[in-house]
Amino acid sequence: MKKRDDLAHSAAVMYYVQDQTMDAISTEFGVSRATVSRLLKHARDTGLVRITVTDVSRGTDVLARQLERAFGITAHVVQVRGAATEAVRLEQVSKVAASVLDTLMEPGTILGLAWGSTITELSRHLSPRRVPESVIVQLNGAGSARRSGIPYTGAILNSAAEAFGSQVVHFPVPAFFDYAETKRAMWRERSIRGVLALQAQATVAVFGVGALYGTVPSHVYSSGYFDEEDYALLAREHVVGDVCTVLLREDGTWADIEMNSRATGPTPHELSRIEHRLCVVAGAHRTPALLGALRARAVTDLVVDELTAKLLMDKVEPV
Amino acid sequence: MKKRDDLAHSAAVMYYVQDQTMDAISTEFGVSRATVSRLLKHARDTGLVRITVTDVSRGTDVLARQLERAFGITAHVVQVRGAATEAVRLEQVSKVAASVLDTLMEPGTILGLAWGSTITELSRHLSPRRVPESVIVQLNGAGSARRSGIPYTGAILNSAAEAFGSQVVHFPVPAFFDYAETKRAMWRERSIRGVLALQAQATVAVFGVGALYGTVPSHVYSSGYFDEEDYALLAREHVVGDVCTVLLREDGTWADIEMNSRATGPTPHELSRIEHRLCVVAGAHRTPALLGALRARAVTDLVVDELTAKLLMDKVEPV
DNA sequence: ACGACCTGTGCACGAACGTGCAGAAAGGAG
DNA sequence: CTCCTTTCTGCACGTTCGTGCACAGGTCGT
Repeated sequence: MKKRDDLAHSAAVMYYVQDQTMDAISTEFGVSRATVSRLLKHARDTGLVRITVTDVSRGTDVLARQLERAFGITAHVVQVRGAATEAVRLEQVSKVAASVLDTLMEPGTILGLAWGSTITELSRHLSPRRVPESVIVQLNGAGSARRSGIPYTGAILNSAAEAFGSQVVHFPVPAFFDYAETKRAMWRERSIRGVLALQAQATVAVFGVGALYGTVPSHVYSSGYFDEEDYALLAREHVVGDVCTVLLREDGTWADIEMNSRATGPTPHELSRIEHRLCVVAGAHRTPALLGALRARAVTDLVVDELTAKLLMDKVEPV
Repeated sequence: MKKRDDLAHSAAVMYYVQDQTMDAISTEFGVSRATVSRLLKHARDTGLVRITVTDVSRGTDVLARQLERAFGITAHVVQVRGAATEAVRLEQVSKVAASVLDTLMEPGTILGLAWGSTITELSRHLSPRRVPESVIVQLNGAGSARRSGIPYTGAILNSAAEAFGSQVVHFPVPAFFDYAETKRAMWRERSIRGVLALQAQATVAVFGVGALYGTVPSHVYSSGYFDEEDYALLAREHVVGDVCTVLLREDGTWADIEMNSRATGPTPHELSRIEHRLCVVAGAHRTPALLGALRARAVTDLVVDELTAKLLMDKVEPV
C-alpha cells in the first residue's frame, strides 16, 4: 500500500496545512469525499499526521496540583463524563496516558512495560511514531498455572513495538513462581539475567495498579494466578493490590509479604531506579492500591481519572 | 487571559486526545457547544495544539522530484485548485511554506527574513511555537524614496518573532541606495556591520522572488523604489526579477548588473553560505525570476505551486 | 450615573463530516 | 476462464461543526 500512503499524505497537507475542505480535495483527486475522509483517517492512524497537545496544563488543574504536592509526582487528571461506564473510563484514561507516554519516548529509550487490562488498553491507543534505537522490555512474568502468558503480553508488547519501531524483549516466566527456590534458581540463569539487566537500564516504565477487591477485581486476581490458599494469605496480610505483580498494602509496604518472594516483577524499590515511572489508573476500586503504590514511591508520573483522584485525596486529606 | 488558555487546554485534551465530541465537552464544562468550538480554535491558534504532517512526501510527487533532480534542491509542490485566484494561490503556498519553515526552526536558529508580499503572507500563517535562543534578522533593506519601510517589514518580523519567541534585528537601510558610494560608506559603519555579521551567521533564510514583468509585478517594482530611468536600465540588462532585492536575469547571472552595487540584500553568492535557503513562490508570472534564482543556486528548499512548477519544468526540459 | 463601547456567550442555520451499506474492482484458487 | 473472497469506493443519511447575529455583562470616560 504505497500509493495509499501517498495520496493520504497529499490529502493531509491539503486538509491540515492548507485547510481545504474534504470536498475540494476530493474533486482535485477525482475521488469521492468519503474516500478523502477515509484517507485522512488513515493518515492520522498511521502517524502521518500527528496532533499534539502541549502539556502546559500543569499549573491550574487544582486536583492535579494537590496530587503533585501530596506525593511529589507529576499528575494528569482525566475528565470523564460522570455517567460513563467503566470501559469508557478506562478508554479515556488510556488515551491520555498514551499521549503522555508519547512525550516520554525519545531516541534510545528503554521502555519497561507491565501488563494488565489497563496497559492492554493503553497499547491500543499509541499513535505510530518511529523512535530510533528504542527497546521495549517486559517488566514482569505473565505465565500462570493455565497459560504461558506469552500470547497475552505479546499483544501488548507487539503493538507498542509497532508504534515506536522498537525491539522487543520478552520475559518468559510465570507471574508468580510456586517456589521461591525456583525463582532464585532462574534468576541465576543467564537468559533471565539478560532481561533483568535490561529492565534495570530502563528509562521509562509504564504500569497500572491491580486491585484485589472491588466490583472488578483485576486480571491477575481473577484469572487463575492464585488458589484458595493464596487468597486467604492475601487477606491476612492486608494486601489491597499490586504494582507489576508485586503485592502491596494500602500503607505502601510490601517487603515483608511472603508471596512477593515468588513474584517476578520489579519491586517498588527496584522500580525507583527508573527515571520515569508512569502509572495509569482508571476506576474507583483501584483507589486503595493506587494509594499503596504512591506511598511506596513507585510512581513519578500519574494518569488517573477525576473520580479516583478525588477519592484518593479524600483518603489522604479528609476534609 | 489565563483562564481561557486553561479551559482551552482541557478542551483540547478532551477533543483531540480522548476524542470526545464538542457536545460532550460543552455539557461537561457547562457552556455552549459554540464556545467549545471557539476554545478549540483558540487552542490551535495559540499553538496549544499542534497538527503536524510528517514530510515523507518526498518520494513520489513526480513534479517535485523532477525539480529536485534538475536543481539539486528539496522541493514541495503545492496543489492549488486550478480555478483559484492569485490571492488564494499565494495563501495556499504560504501556508505550506510556513509549515516547512516550522520544521527548519530549532533552538538557536538564526533566521534571515526577506520581505515582500509572499513573505508577508507567510508570516501570517506561522503557528506559534517557542524556539529558544532563536534570532530573526532582516536580510535586505526596505526603505524607499517615499517610506522608511520599517512599518512594513516590522509587521513581518514581529509576527514571526511572536510565533517563535525570537529576538528581532532590523536592517534600517533603503532597498537600494541612490549612490553606490553611500552603500560602501554605510557598510563600514559598525551598526550596519553588526547586522551584516548576523546575516552571515544565519542558518535559515526565507525569501520569495520578485517578478519584474507580468500581470502582477512584485511590490518592489510597483511601489516607488525605481524611477523611469531605472526601469529602462533593468530592461536593457534583461533583468527578470530579484531575490532579496538583488536583481537577476533568467540565466541566473547578476554580478555585472550595475544596480546591484546599490542593492542592500545578500547576493546569491552570500546567500549560498546559509545552510537552508527556503524560497517561496506562487504565481506563474514569477517563473522567469524563479528560474534565475534556481540557476544562481540561491535556493536549497523550494515551495511552489503546481502550475508554476510545471511551467518551470517546461522551460528547462521542453517535451 | 449614564451611555458608548468592547468582549464574550448562546442560538440557530447551513456547511462539513463520518460511516453503514451495497455494489465494483482486484486478487486467488481451482 | 470462472467463481469466490477480499478490499475498495460511492451513495446517502444522520451527526457534528463553524460562524453571523443579537444580546448580556463588564469597563471606561465624561
